Amino acid sequence: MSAKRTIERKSLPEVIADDLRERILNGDMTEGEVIRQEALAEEYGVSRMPIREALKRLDAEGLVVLTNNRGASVTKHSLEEIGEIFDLRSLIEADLFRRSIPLMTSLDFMRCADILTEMESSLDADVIDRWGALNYQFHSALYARADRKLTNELLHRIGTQSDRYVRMHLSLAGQKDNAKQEHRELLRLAEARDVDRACALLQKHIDVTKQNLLTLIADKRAAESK
Amino acid sequence: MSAKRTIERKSLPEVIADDLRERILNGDMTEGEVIRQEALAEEYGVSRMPIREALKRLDAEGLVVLTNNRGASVTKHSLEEIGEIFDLRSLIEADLFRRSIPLMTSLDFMRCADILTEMESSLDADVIDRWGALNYQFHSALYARADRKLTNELLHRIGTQSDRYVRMHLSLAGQKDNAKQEHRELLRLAEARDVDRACALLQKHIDVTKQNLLTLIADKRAAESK
DNA sequence: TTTTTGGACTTTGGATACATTAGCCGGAGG
DNA sequence: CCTCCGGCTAATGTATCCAAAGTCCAAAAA
Repeated sequence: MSAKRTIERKSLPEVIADDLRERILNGDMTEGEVIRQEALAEEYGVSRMPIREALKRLDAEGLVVLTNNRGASVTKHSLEEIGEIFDLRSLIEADLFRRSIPLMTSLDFMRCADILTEMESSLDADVIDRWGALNYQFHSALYARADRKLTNELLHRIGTQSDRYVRMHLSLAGQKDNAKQEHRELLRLAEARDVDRACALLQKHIDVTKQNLLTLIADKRAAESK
Repeated sequence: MSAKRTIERKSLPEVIADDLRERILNGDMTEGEVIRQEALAEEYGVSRMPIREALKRLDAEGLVVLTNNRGASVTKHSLEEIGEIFDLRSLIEADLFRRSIPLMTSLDFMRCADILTEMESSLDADVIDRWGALNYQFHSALYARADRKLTNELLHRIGTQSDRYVRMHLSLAGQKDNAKQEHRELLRLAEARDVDRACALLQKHIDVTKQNLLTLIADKRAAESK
């Protein structure tokens, strides 16, 4: 056995939490929707206990909120809170980027470029799921050299939150080409070791996304409440 | 009933988690110590299930780590990770402070001053627990006007982590007088609306704490491994 | 004497059954 | 007719029990 062959090392609650997370991120479960443990238990063909554990996990991640004797519901963020999520991303990502840039090697830059290339092709093909994963990979690659385990975990959690809203409107956004150019420019600035400009652009990049999304979500919510 | 009188509104796992958290923060449970569910269950006089839930909570908070079929143990951070925790605090607190200062009112400043006064007296009396709580209150009061719910929650979680290490060495630190003066100065700069200097001082304040603690913890660990 | 394997014991994970609590609906009283 | 109290119901929270996984030790073989 050359490779590790880690066969199904995940526990039941973990698997269920992963599946539920995907369902929430994809929008299969809408904001504010109440979750009935029993229903889910039957759906997955397990008892309520793994479900509870899975929900607890998602609660810790902030994807569902878990009230005392009233069960769980999918979290619904206010517009202010959504804005906050993106501001946090901006703050943390810029910090990571700043620490990472001076330590990046030409190998890192190549890796980033490869991801970008693949992103662009998957963008043309309109494969959004793939694009999202690659986008995450690209940003991770940019911050890899900062070598900050805890900060990256934190960012991952916040990123999961923001993904919910990014995915909701990714198809509509129409800022794809814009993002493409910005990503290339980001990489170029990093390669030039222009830390300040690179971070500024990164923050602008996130802020623009935030503004676009906030408008879209505000419209959507206004329409929903008739 | 004029006041709220929320009697025992907490669920069992919540109470247990709170108690365990305190025990970990106080150092009653040492780093890396394995936790046996059954033992705790008997200790609290409940079944293992609420314990499991409590542990899961603490796992989400990062105070214990929960391996698949091997149970829980108190998390032990590397020196690098401890440094990271303080850097994160610095980053986030400065951001909150920056947003908060322009919005603070004279009432806020008075409230902060009151807390400081109480802190100083409890410091003289060497009541560390009280001092810790007040210290948290003071910082919270400084950031209150930023009105950032999610960010504050995040900071609270990170603060819980850093508290573990701050408490470990609070009695030894000997930088109490230093902290006292810095806190006053922090408040003065905020009142003068000198955002940049205030944030710079705040970051320096946190960074100094970090450096002191890292040295102390490094020494302690070196001594422990004989 | 050392290493490896098998089995017993310990500990956690999951299911079922029971207690508890909140939310709701109906009836009685003002 | 409205309000408030009380019981009913459905959902969560807790306990006990059983199964599975992991660890440790001892015995046997090299």
